[in-house]
Amino acid sequence: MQPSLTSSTSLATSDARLQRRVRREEQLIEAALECIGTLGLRDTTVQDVAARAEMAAGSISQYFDSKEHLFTAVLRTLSEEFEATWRARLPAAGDDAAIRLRSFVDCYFDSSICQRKKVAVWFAFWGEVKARPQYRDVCAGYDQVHDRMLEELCGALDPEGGAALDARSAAKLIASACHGLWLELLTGTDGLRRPQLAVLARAQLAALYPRHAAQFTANEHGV
Amino acid sequence: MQPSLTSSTSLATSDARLQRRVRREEQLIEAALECIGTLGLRDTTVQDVAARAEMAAGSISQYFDSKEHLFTAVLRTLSEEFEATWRARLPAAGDDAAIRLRSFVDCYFDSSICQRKKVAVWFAFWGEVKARPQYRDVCAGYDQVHDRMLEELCGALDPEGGAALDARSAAKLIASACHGLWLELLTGTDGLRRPQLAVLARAQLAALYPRHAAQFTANEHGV
Amino acid sequence: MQPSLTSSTSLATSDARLQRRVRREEQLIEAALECIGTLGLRDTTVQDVAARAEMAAGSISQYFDSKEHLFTAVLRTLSEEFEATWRARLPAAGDDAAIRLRSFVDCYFDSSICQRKKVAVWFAFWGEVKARPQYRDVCAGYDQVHDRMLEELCGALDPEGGAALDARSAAKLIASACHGLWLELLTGTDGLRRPQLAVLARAQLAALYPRHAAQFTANEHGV
Amino acid sequence: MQPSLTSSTSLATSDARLQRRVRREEQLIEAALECIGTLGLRDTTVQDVAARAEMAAGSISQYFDSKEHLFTAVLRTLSEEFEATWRARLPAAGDDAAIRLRSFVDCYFDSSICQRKKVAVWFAFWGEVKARPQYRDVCAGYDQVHDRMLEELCGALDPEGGAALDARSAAKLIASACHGLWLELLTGTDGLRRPQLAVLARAQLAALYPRHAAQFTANEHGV
DNA sequence: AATGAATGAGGGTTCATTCAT
DNA sequence: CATGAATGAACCCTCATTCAT
Repeated sequence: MQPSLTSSTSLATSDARLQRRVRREEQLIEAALECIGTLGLRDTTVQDVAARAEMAAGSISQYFDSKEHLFTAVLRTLSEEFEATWRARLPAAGDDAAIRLRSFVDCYFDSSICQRKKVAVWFAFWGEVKARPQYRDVCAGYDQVHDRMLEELCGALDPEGGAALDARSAAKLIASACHGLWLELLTGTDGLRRPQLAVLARAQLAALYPRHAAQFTANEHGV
Repeated sequence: MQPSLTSSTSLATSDARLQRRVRREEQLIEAALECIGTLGLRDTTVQDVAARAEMAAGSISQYFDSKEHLFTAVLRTLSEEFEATWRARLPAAGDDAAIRLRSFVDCYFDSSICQRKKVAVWFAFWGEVKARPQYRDVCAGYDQVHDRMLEELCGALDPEGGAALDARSAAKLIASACHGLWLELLTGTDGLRRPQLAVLARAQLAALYPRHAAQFTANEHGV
Repeated sequence: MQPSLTSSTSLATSDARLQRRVRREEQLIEAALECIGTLGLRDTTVQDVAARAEMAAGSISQYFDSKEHLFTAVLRTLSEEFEATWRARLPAAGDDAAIRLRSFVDCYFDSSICQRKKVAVWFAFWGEVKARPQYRDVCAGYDQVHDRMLEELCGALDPEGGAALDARSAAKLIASACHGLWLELLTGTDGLRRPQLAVLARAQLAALYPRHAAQFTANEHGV
Repeated sequence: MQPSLTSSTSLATSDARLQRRVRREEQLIEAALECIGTLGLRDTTVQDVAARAEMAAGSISQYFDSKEHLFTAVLRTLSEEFEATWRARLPAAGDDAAIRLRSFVDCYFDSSICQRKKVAVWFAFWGEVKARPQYRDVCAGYDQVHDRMLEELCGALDPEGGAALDARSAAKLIASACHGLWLELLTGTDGLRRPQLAVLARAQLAALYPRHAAQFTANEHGV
């Protein structure tokens, strides 16, 4: 609107600069995600990332101080994306507790989440989490919120008819099964892909909550 | 005049050498396992491994050609150890199909298998499996045998009363849950340790096979 | 409004960079030449070269990809220098065929060419040429031009009075004698140095072309 | 003759041992020659040599103290072989001075001497002679004898009719031409092989001594 | 005497980071 | 602010030598 001011108004300038900065940071994070997913954490160099982001290698230090900081930013972005996904889905799931749980679990197998490359990145970080506790620190908060929500969703269901587990255990088993199913994308040789994994995840719910089985396996919403 | 002696001498020599070689290879594999479990795949150097094995760095190239070959040997050793564990356990499990399945699953949480360090190594390899397909190749055979056995064990049970899954799906869900539960050792913040994970794994079995629940959760044999 | 300026700025920048690059490459080549001439091809390390060039060791990989590529660049530089020398000399030699030939041969014993260190580098490469054909590939083009020119110069002379050789044979003998005389600088123990070698080379011309002997041995221009 | 004594008589024993030792040393020298001729000095490892000699790597240290000592032994062997060749040839050359000189020069192009691989070894050593003076030390004695003999042979001829060089210069030119002609085997691209090189070398003699040209180029004895 | 397993110093190369432009 | 040239530490690997067998 006032292009003439842009160069002189510090507020407008800093705003534009901030936006540019954010955009470039996102470019780098996205590029790093691609590289890690393709080359692995070990073989991803700053040159690789910069090349894919079509930026200079030095920019990584400029924006993230170090390669390691960029990597944690990637992990944070992944965590945020997952959380944003289920936060966005739950309201649309309505009031039925079973449907809500199913919606939550379906997020693991959403086409935006459950990609071989992205899953590879998750496992790349998990594979280093013992050696680099900072990766765990990044996830801890997200995990806690995730677990609490999953537990709450489980608590709203009727556990009778099967193993009759407490909500906490059920939640842990569900999350574990989902993570384990992701692994199929990386190591599996029997061709299990996203849709089949989703079916299995829903079966997990049905096994834990047989009384709600019908709602879990109904295919009204797809994955 | 005693050719049998002469030849046995030379044989004994080569035998001793072979044994020594095998012993030293094992030392290196063991040391590498420790290093990977502690430092991660990225930060494990040949110097680290050699130092822990109290050998010279050059020995790694001598025995395994390259660091990468040593790493795949580590993965192979892990895979073999796990297979050996369940192969050893099953015969002692008797004829009851449920007890057999429980014994199989318990292997995941055996004290020799389910160590934080060892699980970290598993995930370290899984985290690189997309970038380095050789890791997958190493596991493929073991995985196949594992999956077939688990499926067979599931097929011997009565699936009714819960989700009534086919053996293949149930097997996949069980394995996934176990892998996912391992992840708790690496990222979990709520103090789940080996015994609790085993309980959850048995609960998984109970959920899938409610008719056999009593046998899964009976604690007669411990983990 | 002055696009020519804008583009010239960017051009100037890239020009400066290119010039800097060329200058640094030359530094490395020069340093490598010194090292090879002193330490030999076997014992010249990238550290040696970098130290002499007052640069970092990594720069060698940066500019030449590998030590071996730097070495071939050294050989190419040597070849170019020699060719440039005789190309510069011939025009000044006038029209007399004998004087022209003498000028050409004198290049072998020019003070800028016929240095013990430089000759050592030539022989270092020749000594590896069977094991590393790339060294031969580097020289092949220069050699061909050299041989053709020498043959042409010989062809312009009167071969009668001595062995009456065809131009091709004479050219080959002349070049061989020059190369062989260089070897004196490396292995000779009887103190033959550059000026004496030049005299011998001229004697070679006189022997092959006795009719022009006077012009070969006249010392009007020195060496 | 007295096999029973062999084991007890120290003299006989040491004799057999010495012979064995000499034989094995020769094996190593021969193998080293082959390796240097094929791989070059830089890339010839003790493993390579030992493998070709079908001996253990440690034997090189045992017999020659170090790889470098083995290499100098190779050079000494080469030098000795060449000297032995012309020493054997001269007596058969008769009394004619020109024939004697021709015989001497022909040695350079004898089929046992003028092999591409062997010439490559010569140049490999010459290429390192500045960096490793011990190579020069090895040759010095042989060179001196060679030069003296060549000079003597030249001195017996009539230099008139061409360049009329003194014997010393002529000798130096002849040796240089021969060495330079050898280089053709390594770098030449115009297919000059041993026979053609010999013809050129004889032409060199004819050029220096036109009065004896007929005897140099007569092909009665072949090369 | 002969072997070849073991060593470890030293090599070339890679790459995260810095900083002048 | 963005670049990428320059650095040099650290990596893996090679290989001459040693020495127990």
